[in-house]
Amino acid sequence: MERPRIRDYFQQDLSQNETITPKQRAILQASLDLFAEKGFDQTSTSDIAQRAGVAEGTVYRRYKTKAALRDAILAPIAAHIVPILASDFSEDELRQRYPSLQAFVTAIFTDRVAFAKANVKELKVIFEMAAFDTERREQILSQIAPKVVKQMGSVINQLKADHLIVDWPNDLILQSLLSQLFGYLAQLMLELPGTEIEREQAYLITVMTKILTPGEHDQITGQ
Amino acid sequence: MERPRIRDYFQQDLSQNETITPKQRAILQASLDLFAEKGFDQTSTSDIAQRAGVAEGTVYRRYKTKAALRDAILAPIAAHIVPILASDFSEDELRQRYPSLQAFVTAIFTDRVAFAKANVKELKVIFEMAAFDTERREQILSQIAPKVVKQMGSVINQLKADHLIVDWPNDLILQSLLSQLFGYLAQLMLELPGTEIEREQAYLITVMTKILTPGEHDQITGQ
DNA sequence: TATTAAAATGAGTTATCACTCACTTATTTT
DNA sequence: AAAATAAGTGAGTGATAACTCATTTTAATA
Repeated sequence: MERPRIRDYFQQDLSQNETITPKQRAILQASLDLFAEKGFDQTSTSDIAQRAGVAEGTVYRRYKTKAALRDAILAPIAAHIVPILASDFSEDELRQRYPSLQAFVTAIFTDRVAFAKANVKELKVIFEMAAFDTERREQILSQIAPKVVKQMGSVINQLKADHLIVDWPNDLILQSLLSQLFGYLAQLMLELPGTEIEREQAYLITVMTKILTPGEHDQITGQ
Repeated sequence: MERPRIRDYFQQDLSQNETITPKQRAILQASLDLFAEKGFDQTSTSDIAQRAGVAEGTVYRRYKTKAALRDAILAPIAAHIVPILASDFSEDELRQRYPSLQAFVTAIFTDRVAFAKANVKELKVIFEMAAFDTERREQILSQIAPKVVKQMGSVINQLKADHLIVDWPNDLILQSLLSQLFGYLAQLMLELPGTEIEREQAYLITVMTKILTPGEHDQITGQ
């Protein structure tokens, strides 16, 4: 069975959004670009109007506030990020699709990296919000985190049963995987100089596989 | 060895040029706290004055603009974070101090984590700036990155010569180490729920050691 | 204690920005 | 084509925030 490509989800969303006028789309695009370039607070609604080539009043036609405009941009991401992060793996499929640890890691991450690459700007806006909006951060996390832990947990447990993965607590495994993933994403978002993204990506899979491969020195140090 | 706090540095810095008054110190402290709590843009100068227990005019007595106030906080961070991140390891000490990979990882790591813990607020302010001020980000990076690459590189090369570390390009090794480090720091800064910091820390060293331990499957996949 | 200089004050100024609304232009319906 | 509805406009408004300055308070010095 073919899993739908992640990047397709999002493309759909922007275009299928009912009868959205060209000017309204221009406003969304300009907002996203500016929020990602300068940050939400540093972007004025007149900036947006100017970049989109519309009058300032037009910005407020569909979105009552500037915050509502930001949320309209984030909504499709929030809606899709959950199924993407916590893709549902049926127990049956596991053995067939992920006979080796490397196959598992590769499958998981090509998906997520593709999604991230297609939505770099949106992710920047999300991270900016998450950094200082404590309430919403906790709200979003409380929705996403349990699902990720549960879904990924079941895969990890399966691999553990087959002794294909290191025997560490699942939350610790997830943390190190996510650290590597976010480290890679940071490079994308910050456009750090001197990075060859393709090379990094291949490396990422190697490192993650290595982290997860069971071995002899896997006891956690410290008391 | 005790790691100093950045706060001490900037108080030092200030007391060098003339005596700093208690109120001016209160303003700096309040600014730092508020910038870390709410972000720079979301903090008004009247907020700062109120928190510091002074009149708003007093804020502008020493610092001509709000941006200058932020820079007065960032300057000592930028000035002192370099030698700390890129602590100089003398070639002689290397073999004695880091006879094993784990000794290296542990040393590097406890050092920097302790530093980070003592300066969480300052780090938050720096990261906010780094996120959207492209110019200054590149400026700071161009100063720090080469030093880190050079200093850490010499240690890594030493370990490579002794076959104590995996034979990957140094920049890729650093990337995975920094990813793990920053993943851990994110937990500190964002106060993510359900994390037992001590446990994470012990785990981190284990993971990093595992990543870096040379093995058989260390070829980087993909072309 | 008297004099002088620096520090602090807070009411006031200016500028910006999010947002509104009476009106015009475009599109759809009859 | 006329009427009705929706989309778009831009000058205008109130609020807020950065910043100023004439005056007062505190500290230093003679």
